[in-house]
Amino acid sequence: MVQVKNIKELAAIIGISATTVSRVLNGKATKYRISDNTSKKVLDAAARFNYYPNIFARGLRLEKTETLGLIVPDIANPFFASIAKSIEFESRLKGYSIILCDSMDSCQTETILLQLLAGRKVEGIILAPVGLRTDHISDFLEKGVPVVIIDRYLPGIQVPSIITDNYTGALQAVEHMISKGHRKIGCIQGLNGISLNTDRVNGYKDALMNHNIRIEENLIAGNDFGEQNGYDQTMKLLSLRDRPTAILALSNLISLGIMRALSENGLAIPDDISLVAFDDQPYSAYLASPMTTVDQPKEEIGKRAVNTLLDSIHDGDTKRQTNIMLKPRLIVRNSVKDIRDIKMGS
Amino acid sequence: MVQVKNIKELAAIIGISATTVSRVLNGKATKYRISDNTSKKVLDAAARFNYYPNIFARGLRLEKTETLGLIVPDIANPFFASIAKSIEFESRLKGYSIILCDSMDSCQTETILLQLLAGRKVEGIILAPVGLRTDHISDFLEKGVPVVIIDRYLPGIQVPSIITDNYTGALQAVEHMISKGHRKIGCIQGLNGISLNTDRVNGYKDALMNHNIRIEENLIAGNDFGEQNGYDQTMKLLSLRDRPTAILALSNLISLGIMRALSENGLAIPDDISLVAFDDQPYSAYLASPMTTVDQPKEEIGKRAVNTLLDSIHDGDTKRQTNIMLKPRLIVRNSVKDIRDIKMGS
DNA sequence: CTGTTAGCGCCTTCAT
DNA sequence: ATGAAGGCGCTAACAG
Repeated sequence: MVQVKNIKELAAIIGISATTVSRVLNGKATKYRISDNTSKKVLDAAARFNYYPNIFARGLRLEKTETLGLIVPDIANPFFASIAKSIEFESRLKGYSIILCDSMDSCQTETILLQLLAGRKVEGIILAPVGLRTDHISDFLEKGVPVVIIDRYLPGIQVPSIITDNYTGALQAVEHMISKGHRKIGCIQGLNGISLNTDRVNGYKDALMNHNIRIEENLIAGNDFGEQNGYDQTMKLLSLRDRPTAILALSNLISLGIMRALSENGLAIPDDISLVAFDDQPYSAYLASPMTTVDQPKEEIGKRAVNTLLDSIHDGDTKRQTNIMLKPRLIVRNSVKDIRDIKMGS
Repeated sequence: MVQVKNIKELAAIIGISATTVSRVLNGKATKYRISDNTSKKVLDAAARFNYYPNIFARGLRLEKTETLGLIVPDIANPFFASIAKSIEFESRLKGYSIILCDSMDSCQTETILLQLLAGRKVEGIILAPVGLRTDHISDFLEKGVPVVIIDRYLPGIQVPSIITDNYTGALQAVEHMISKGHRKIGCIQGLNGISLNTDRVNGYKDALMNHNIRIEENLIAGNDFGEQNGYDQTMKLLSLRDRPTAILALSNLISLGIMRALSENGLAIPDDISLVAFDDQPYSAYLASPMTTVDQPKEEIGKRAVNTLLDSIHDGDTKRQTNIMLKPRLIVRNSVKDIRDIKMGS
């Protein structure tokens, strides 16, 4: 395979200047009124000699890298993996590549990664943030690198975000449980204090309130999106003298922990206890009993994130505040038991 | 936050030449016998003024980009997502970033992606290949960009690969089923003709042969690693007058399809039919019955892939042939029924 | 319609 | 122990 290494070489082969070659290759032939003949010769030669522009020379010159950064807390989490897939696809469509970074649920790593990506001159960053601190993010925004936040909403920070309507998702989930006769519903939550979690808890509470069910604070437990927290809190809920008949899991990892705890206690879903979890997964349908879930529009989140980011990049407006809220979808399967005709009580 | 934009600016601030600054920043202070005093001043100023070298200027000059490409068939598949996580982590440790590409199970996309990454001047590529064709890969190798293949072995191509010992994995899985009394065991396979699949099928066959069980070709079915194939082939196996008592699924997606088909037919695992699947997943333990799986050392695969690639990069030896084969692990749970004391027959 | 020139920020050779 | 100069490959400004 013949391969020419730069524009000069190519130009020499055709016998014209590098400038003209550059112009044709950048689609500026008409603008500079280059003859069709010359144009054609350039295009042919470029194809024949496998010419590809050196991206570094171009990046240096134009300060455009056609690269985006993506930071997620855990790429092995299918939720983020699906979003990453969508982001990669949409970016490629638009001529961008993505540098993938995994912050490993560490705020410190996240900070380093942000710097690293800026150093690599990405044109923008899509960030699924971790933890409670946000000052490193607002600091970073000062640099002028456009950022789009996904999965979360960062109050008080001027930055676009793409989120799911978590409030409505939780509301619908709990409404569903209530409609099946449940009144004592536990809620195992993730990291307290972040919008994602707060919104879901509020949805949970409002659903109860809408049906005049008293909110019991000891039924709202936990402080981490991980599996272990799901396990621990379930154990705690089960030890209550007046057990909940249903549990809302605020993440899919939490639901895994719940299932582990339940199974260790010889309890079956939905016969002994009902469950609805956030984040649908490919396997959700194949569990002991197919799980009712709150599905987030992962593909749409990725697509919107890329397009919003590209918009900020092209506007040069780093601080625009577009918040896009996407609708979740309650997928009803078989993890909530209908207990309407059963006497209440333990 | 003060930020200096290039080496020249920084040099001007200190009042020395850019050359000296560059030397200090590249750790060549001793080599050029630069005074400790000057060295210190440079380091301090660089930190104070947040100097980061422009990666494009450096890439242009050094032809080193500290970037690796990763191409996977489907990043939303937890198997590849886990490997990606490991690759990202290991790369970062070594000072490399990774550009993530999803070939969407398309050989054509894979070819394009290979070109794209070469155009982006990645120093090397980790590729989980798709499909049966390999000529685009051998063509690509001519370019001199180091490549490491994961998940598969490409016979006849001079390229390092990191794979799991699929033969042994399948062998152990089937030995396990046989030890529980199964003799009529179906095997739903993925894409025929690729090493990954062939090795697993051979392991399956040899396990049967070791126990003098006749190999029935109609029990070995399918030609795709996807969920639908798992479903279709299960339907076919179930329609056999002499049904298998157990099935080996050659991918986790296939096992999802199997579960769907089984559930539609009102069949339970392991009571009505037993199942072992390749690729352990976080949820495997929480299924209707916890699934026995053949787990691949995903973290190790990623780590080895990065280090092998880095070795080829530093050697400048594109065509070395290191094939690393890692041991799988059979995780025994509860999806294989013990039928030893039961009369054989349908 | 096409070419010449200069410079993006960096590192290395050569010079001192 | 430090600097000056040149060039990596590209494109935009300027010049015809």
